[in-house]
Amino acid sequence: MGKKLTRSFFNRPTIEVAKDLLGKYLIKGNFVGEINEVEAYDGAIDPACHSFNGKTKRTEVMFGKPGVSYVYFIYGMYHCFNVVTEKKGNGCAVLIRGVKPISPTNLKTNGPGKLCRAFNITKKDNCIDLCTSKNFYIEDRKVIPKIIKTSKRIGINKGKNFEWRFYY
DNA sequence: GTCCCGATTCTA
DNA sequence: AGAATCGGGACT
Repeated sequence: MGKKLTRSFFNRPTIEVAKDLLGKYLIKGNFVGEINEVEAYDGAIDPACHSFNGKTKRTEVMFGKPGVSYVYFIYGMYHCFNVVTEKKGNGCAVLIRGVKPISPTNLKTNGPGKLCRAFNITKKDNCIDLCTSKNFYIEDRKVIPKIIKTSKRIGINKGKNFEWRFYY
């Protein structure tokens, strides 16, 4: 249907990728959602970013190829889904915070934890290359958000000043 | 091994 | 405002 996002889309400055992900379609098996809320995490200057204090087993994937999924477990009960951005080694990613459910339309997908629960995204979906996967990827269906809103990020205690949450 | 905290969500 | 709930990471 749409065109799958390629490596070069993700291999750009994280803020740009974050904004450009709005209106794109997330595909996970039979689940489809239009991305409408994201947050940028730039490991170079952002203390809230998991990769800020260097590479660990968990954050290793963030230092890898752009376009690869970074899924982590949080608060003992939720998963959060990110896409790695920028060139290998930079440790940056975009958190997908919410989508508008397209298929099926009754899913509750407003919020990173709820999105992962609805789309069945778990640790086994960590480290998946979204540029080559057949059942987990993001595509462009030529939806252009008219107005992109910006705000501070949700639920963090560091890097509070960055206005790196984008939604519409 | 121990301890603290977290990119959330739901209830009130 | 508080609870639920447990893995990651820093530190001993």
